[in-house]
Amino acid sequence: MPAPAILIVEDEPEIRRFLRASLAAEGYRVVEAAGGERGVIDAASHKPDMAIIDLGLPDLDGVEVIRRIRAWSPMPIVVLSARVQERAKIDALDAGADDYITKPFGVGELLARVRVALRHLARSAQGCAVLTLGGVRLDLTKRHASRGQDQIHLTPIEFKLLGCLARHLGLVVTHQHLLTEVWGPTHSSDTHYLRVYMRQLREKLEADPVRPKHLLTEIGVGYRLLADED
Amino acid sequence: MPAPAILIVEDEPEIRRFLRASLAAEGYRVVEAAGGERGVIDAASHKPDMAIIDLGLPDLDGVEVIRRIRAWSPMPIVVLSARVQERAKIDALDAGADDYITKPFGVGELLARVRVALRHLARSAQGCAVLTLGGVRLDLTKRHASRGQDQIHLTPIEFKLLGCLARHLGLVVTHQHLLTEVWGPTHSSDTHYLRVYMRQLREKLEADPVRPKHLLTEIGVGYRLLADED
DNA sequence: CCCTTTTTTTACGCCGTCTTAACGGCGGCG
DNA sequence: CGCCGCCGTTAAGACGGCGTAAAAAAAGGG
Repeated sequence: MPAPAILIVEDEPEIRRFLRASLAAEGYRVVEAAGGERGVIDAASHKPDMAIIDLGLPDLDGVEVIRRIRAWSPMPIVVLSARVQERAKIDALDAGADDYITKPFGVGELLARVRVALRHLARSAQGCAVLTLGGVRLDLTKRHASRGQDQIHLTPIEFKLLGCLARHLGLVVTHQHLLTEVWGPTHSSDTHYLRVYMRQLREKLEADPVRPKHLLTEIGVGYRLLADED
Repeated sequence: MPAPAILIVEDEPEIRRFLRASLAAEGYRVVEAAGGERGVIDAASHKPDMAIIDLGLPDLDGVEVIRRIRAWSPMPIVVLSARVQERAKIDALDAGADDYITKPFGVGELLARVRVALRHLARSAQGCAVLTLGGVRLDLTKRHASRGQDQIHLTPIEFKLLGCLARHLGLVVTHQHLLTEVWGPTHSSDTHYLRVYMRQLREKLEADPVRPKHLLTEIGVGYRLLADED
């Protein structure tokens, strides 16, 4: 799973840029659509992992956009809207939206609700979290790794590390981020833990542990996980 | 499926009655808990389909309630709160809540968000009742196990454990999940129970109990049940 | 009330995992 | 050239989780 792709359907350029910047800063890939018609098309063509949709669109009602996407896709949909009336919220949610945020909103809350949406996605699409590294098949949800028939045993910490890297596939994950995620904030500077475990993971996953092709070092910053291309 | 059961965790009796009435009017079954501790216990004992939790509880922080439930159950959790600060929302959502509604709220919106939560739930239900492990045939609904002609006797707790593992066939089930499901949330750290019963189950089900092929240990995490392939 | 089955409790030894420390290579920089 | 920071590599010891057995307590059934 590469970095999740999020579709933004929003007509006001200013808010669109703001959303794009906020999401991109978190490492998400972003697709933008300025109108409702465009949004439905982009949802179909780009196949994003989820969508953030403004209700107040000029060309096509937001609820209609939701219906058209829901007709063929169960992707998480978060609605943004200036309308605070209860009727609007109910209509949008019953049309198939998964969340409804009223403007003005905080970036932190938006990002938190995006994380919730992606969490739902991850659980409904079990097995979508399998990726291949060289000859190695890796299924994070099933906690299962194998090279052909032989299965590879990974310890709890090894799984946590791989999971953290896989959630930001292709992106650099800092030492501190990995350490706080796995060992807690108290060990956020014990980088030697990482050196030991990265070595072990390479031994188990890489064809040539000395010249890793998937578990890469970013000197002075952190590590990065690269999967095979299709 | 019968009418969905919803757990309400709310300390103020007035709001609690109001929620109960609103939900009951829609045909939902309702379970009430006046405090956080009580809420965690009722979540485990009544096994509701989802929970509505107030953050401002006197005895236990709402976020802590969420964490304890999330430790073993993926049930949808909707948070109600008077706190409008963004920090509170982010903390609750990241702790595992699926939605966050600020007071005062409209009944219509609450019900709409409940429908969203139940919609999510509906998409993650599965379970085949009869499965085979090696030479052993296992029927969870009939509570019946047999190896060829000889039938194998299993005790109530052994069935509960197997059922819990079978519902997540192929996936890891954590110690905590198994313990809260079978013994309740008060014994969520008595992992020695599991060791004893897994041993017994292996003795009864596995061809070679010392080298189990179906009832597998995930060290430091939990256990996993593997059925035969077709 | 007694016997059987089931559950809970306790104890112990083994083995995998984590932690910790030490050493060597590589590259940058003064 | 020598120092220093960062990383990889290895190995050994500490620690905790796990399996195993068996006895004590509780529950169930006649």
